[in-house]
Amino acid sequence: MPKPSARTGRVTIVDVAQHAEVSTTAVSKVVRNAYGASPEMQAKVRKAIAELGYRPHAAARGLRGQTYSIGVMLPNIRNPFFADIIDGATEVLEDAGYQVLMGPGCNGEAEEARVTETMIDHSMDGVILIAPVSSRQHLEHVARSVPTVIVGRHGRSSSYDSVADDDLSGAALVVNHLADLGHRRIAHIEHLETDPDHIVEMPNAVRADGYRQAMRARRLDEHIDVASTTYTQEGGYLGAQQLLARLHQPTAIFAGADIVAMGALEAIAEAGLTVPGDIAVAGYDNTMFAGFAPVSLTTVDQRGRQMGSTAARLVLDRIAQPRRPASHMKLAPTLIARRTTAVLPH
Amino acid sequence: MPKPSARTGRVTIVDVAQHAEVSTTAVSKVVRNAYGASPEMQAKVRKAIAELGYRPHAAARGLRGQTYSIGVMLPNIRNPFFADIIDGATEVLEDAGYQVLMGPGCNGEAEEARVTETMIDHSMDGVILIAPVSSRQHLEHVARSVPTVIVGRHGRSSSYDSVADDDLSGAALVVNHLADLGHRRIAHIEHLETDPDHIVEMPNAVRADGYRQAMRARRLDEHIDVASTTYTQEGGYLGAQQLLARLHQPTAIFAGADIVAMGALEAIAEAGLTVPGDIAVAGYDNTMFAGFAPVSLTTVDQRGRQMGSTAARLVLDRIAQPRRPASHMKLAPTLIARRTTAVLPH
DNA sequence: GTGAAAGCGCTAACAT
DNA sequence: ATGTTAGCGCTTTCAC
Repeated sequence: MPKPSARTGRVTIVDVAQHAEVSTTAVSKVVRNAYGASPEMQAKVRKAIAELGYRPHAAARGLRGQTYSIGVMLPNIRNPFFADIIDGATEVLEDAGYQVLMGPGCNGEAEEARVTETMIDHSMDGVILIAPVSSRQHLEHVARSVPTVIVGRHGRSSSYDSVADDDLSGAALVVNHLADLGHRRIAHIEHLETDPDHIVEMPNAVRADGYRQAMRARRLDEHIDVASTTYTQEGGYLGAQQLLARLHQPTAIFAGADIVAMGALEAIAEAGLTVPGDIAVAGYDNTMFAGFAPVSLTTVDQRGRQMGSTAARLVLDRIAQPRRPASHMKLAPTLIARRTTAVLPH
Repeated sequence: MPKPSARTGRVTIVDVAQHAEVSTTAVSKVVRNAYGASPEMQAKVRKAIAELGYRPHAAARGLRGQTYSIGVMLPNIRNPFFADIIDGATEVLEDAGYQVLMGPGCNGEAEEARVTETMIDHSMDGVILIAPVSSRQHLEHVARSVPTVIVGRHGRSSSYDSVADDDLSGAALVVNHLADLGHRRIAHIEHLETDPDHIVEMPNAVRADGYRQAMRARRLDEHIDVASTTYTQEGGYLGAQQLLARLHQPTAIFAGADIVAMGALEAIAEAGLTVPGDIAVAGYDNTMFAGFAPVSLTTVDQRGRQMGSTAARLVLDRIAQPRRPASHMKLAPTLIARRTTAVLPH
């Protein structure tokens, strides 16, 4: 007959200890698989835990030791690419016995700061920050309080680990694909970046750079043509409008993200042009909707799942060895060719 | 010169108290805006807090009082409709001084249980569960431990509040829209449901029911035609294949969710039919991609933002008054007519 | 290998 | 209005 502590109704370590007729220390050790508990002890305690339905209270744990939970921050719930990262990370973390909690989508440094602080306040054992826009300074501040992994950003720091897509190669994949199809006037829609840190570190900036490099490598220097807007549907719409108004209209548009490509397709349709007959379009991210039949968008796959699982392993690693040197992973993307860049049967 | 407590490096309430030369109780009261602190006291304490950069430790708070944080569980990060709910909820909660943490997307009762337990273990002051599939029993168990609001499910319970879309009307909006366009053979793709609780409570079941009722109301009883699959892209694909193989092919398909409609469009394209010329298609949820130019899917908008903000207000309400009677809100959906059901210029 | 006791940061109950 | 104290549930010394 379970007799949980009166106040909250929650079964505590004390209840388990009494039920199993051992000390609370013993219970704590068994729960944590710590050294110093004989097999009989383990059996007794586990039996009591099962009978009472005991669960460790994460908040209480956080006051002394670990909470066995990891916080994941993501910039935008709407981008399904991030969901892949989450899936990959969650799988590894839960298998390792960690709980996962996510911050609500946030855009802007202020919101990111709030979310990271929330995670620290909840005594998370580690945090995974996906595509953060905060300053390096803030990221390093976070990394000083808690093991931190940054996903999808190129800056390297000795205080945190990172996992990023090789956006430079990814952009080249697109340019080469389009050039191989015979396109020469290949334009790009980029997310305008002014912050000097971001120009070096953010994926969008690296993609734009990769576009330029690849164009030059294909001797298409003179056809380099970039519209600077934002990585949003509207940004794609406006960017494509700009490009279509050029004296020499491009025959292909490389949008820096799938969502940008969706806006571009809208502008192209409004202009009465067909895809890929009049103009080819490619995106980046291989988001879910890129594969939908009416969309069928050529894009670049970043292996989000793998990015997530890698990030999870890195954060667990660093929890185990807080002072090991930082490691920075770069994952190779692949091209997914679909109808928006197909050679049309004429 | 701040002198944070040695061990963790974190500024604690004790540091603030010493710096301001008051008791820790005083600091606690000021932080919580509790009764019993003179204006001068408040000023002194706030000054010290600002100077030291103090932040309350949520985990420690959880051991005694409130953590000022709310957990939000959502079934699937990929469905952008849920993002609207989150936005609505987060805005209200953060304005009220609450932190928001979300569980990672989960499908299935086991994962939902894990997420809800995690939230309880972290001493969340309340939880918002979006479209849970767990048994009533589990939901009531959760509601017994923590103030709970269920979003997007029709069952009413005295132990938790709820906010739901009026799926019955939503389905009728679609059927009437299609019937008004002249369609008679309007078929439906539903998510097969066998659990008796779910048949009454889940939105998909209510939509299927609404479809049948609306068809009867329009005297189209004999044209009622349902394919039972799942609410996934693949389910839509298979469902549409079934429907297209009928002796009397439908002229319109009402898919129970936008993602289902995407699968249906794929099957229709493969069959060499055009939309809306040969067959009209409508979805439900007004997800982001429904509005994309190449998709342009007619659908039903559930006012996700409003659902979220309502849920947030309900949970705050219940935290303030734990024993007030449960309230159950139902929000009216609206039809968004787009190209997939348009009357074609012939 | 085992347990007693201190204490993490905070709040509630109880003085004053 | 203010301060003192006990204790939330757990982990971590440090005895034995």
